[in-house]
Amino acid sequence: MPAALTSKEDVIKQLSTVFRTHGYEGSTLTLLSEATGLVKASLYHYFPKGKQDMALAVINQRSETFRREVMDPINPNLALRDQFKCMCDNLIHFYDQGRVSCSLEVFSMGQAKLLFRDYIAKGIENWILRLANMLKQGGFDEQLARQRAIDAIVRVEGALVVARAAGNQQYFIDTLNAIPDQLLAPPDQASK
Amino acid sequence: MPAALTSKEDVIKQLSTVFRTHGYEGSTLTLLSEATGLVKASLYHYFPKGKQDMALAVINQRSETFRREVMDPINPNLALRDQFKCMCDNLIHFYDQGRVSCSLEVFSMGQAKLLFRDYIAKGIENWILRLANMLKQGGFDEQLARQRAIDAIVRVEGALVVARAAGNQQYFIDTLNAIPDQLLAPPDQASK
DNA sequence: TGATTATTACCGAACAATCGGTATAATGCA
DNA sequence: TGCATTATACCGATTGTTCGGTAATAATCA
Repeated sequence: MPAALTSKEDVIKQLSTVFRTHGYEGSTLTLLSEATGLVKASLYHYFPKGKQDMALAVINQRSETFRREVMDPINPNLALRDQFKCMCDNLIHFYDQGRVSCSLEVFSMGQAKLLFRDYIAKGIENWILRLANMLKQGGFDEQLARQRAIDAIVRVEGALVVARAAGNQQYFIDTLNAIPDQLLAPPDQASK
Repeated sequence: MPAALTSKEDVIKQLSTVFRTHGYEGSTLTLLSEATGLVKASLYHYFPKGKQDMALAVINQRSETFRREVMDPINPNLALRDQFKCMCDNLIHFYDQGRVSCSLEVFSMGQAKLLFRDYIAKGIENWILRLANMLKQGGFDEQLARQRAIDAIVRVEGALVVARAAGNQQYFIDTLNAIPDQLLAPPDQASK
């Protein structure tokens, strides 16, 4: 067989950028074709079910990249604060300094929501669980750990939206740099 | 003329729901027509430039509704915490308990971003300024006020995304209920 | 080794359906 | 009547998708 001009992994990465920039419905095959350098028929060779398959491939690749480039490199022997610092640095890179949106955001809208609901929900819940686990390991009780984990992820997703809407990536970077301290703030004594 | 079955304001409200659920590109004229009960020709009678006009009307109506139903009802004589509590309650209603997304999120993606960039950016910055102003009024210094305002808005937008992605509105409601205390937390002494 | 056969990567052209948008005549109220 | 509204029919362009086919490599076998 002829050697592939671009690895499938790279093709998916380019698709990912288009989907995360234009959304599922906004990503036309023309756009996807231009981004990959593959003509429409060629895309159907790699993704027989078309757009739906492409989106699914993106979801899976993002999930794997998230694990490999964001969570796995965290050294569990470091102080917890340094672990969180590492995660946030990795996240800033994972989201291209806030230039491109999160696939979990993009694929939970419109038609895509119907198609990929389960994958997206699992992706979010998994992230929450992993982060909450780090906090529990650090001595936080179960409930507070989960609460803080959700809060941090809410911030990440919100920072992406605000940065994009305001047209200023600094909102994203500043928000992420503040996350480690917020995760580790002493529990509120006077919590009503 | 035949009495309008629905006021223009109501029509825009229905358009708003479609756009915020399906995104700009995902909102086809068929969908918009079904939601309003108006046939395409009628939509073009009210919105001569078509989809673009409809989206702009939605942006303006949301901005006005935000002012009228979220910010204006806040009684400036109340304690600051109660003012924030009021704002968050209003926000929960403004976003239908987290069922529908924020127009600032939706219209900052894909093709819509090119069309409405300025309106969206202004919308976000305006919100930040108004909230920061409330905090300054409450004795926070300029920089911290702005920082906290951004943080709160990041949370609101993030909570909408996470709730939608996880398919659980409770994430939105819980996050919003936690905002007043976070806005008013004592400044971090040991901030490096 | 060299010829043959699969297997695979990729593409041109066309498909029906739907897209956003328009023209025009009919409708119904003032 | 005059005018705002809607119904119907239609437009060209683009949508996602399919099919038939080409060319290059790998595997097989003589």
